Amino acid sequence: MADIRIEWPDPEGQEIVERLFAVAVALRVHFEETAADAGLTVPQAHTLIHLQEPQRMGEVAAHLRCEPSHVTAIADSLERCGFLRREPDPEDRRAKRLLLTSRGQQLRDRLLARLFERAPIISVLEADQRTELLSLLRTAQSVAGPDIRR
Amino acid sequence: MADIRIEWPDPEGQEIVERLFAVAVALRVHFEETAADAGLTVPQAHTLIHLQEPQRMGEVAAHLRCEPSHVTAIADSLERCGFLRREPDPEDRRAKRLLLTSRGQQLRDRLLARLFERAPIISVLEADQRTELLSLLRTAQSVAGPDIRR
DNA sequence: GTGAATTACTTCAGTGATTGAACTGTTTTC
DNA sequence: GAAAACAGTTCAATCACTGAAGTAATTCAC
Repeated sequence: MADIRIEWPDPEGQEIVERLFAVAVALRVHFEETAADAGLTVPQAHTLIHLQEPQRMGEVAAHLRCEPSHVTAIADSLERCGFLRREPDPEDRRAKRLLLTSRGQQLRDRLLARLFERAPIISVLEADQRTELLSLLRTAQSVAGPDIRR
Repeated sequence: MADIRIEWPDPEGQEIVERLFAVAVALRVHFEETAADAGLTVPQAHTLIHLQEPQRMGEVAAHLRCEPSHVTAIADSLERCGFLRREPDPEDRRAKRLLLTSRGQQLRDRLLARLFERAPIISVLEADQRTELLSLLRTAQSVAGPDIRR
């Protein structure tokens, strides 16, 4: 998205959005690579990361912004690999909760460690710049709230 | 990515990365919605936006990080809709360049305008905070350079 | 409390983005 | 001037994802 350039009343806002898009692309690529290194597809990795606590499948579908039937397929594959298992939800016998096995926990930890370790962008900043950036991000996200889904 | 939490020596860095991921997700959703509103798929919209200048198909494939054969399909669809046309590259008769028709230009402009207009996050910030954010983004991206691809 | 409507997940067929291999024509190399 | 590399296309296959129909459990209404 280097070559956007249109006439626009707010060039500063435009550059911020452009640069944030660049951040978004870099992070997405970083996520894809990290997932692929772990032998996972992107939605598999998202699911694994989301399962710090056991979650109902419908909840996972909402988080991933996909159809419940797709979560069935993702859960099937991760269960076949031994990273999670289904358990009936004690509160609603229609529902099933997904929970990580110890292998799944390990993989999740490794995935997150790499995600943070090698995350692009912030490594360049000085300590006070990082603090300032964090403060701005908190402010910016305090209203809409971080869009956490997917 | 709300529920990440692992033990990690750098909680500030972790929160920054978490929040940047949240920004990335929000912008991706924003992009998908904007493309869909224009009747385009995500790769179609990326291609259109990338074609400020005529580009060779191989170059577009590199930009989109996909196989050349996929660019053929995308170009076919956008050409069928009348948004671009192929022209032989004057420098290499094997290659073809994609260039926007005037309808394509119009759609590209509309797309970019909406992308900037409705971009989430920055609307909350005060003027001096925006300036500070831009400065930090410039610094952070000056080394690795903005990862512009895709 | 019993039946109707709703909900959680699954199954399965279909769609659409994407890849990889085989092919045509063009350029480069030596 | 032949061989190798390259740009794009075609086509078959793959994979993520959706939508509809089905099963079982829950909730709602009366």
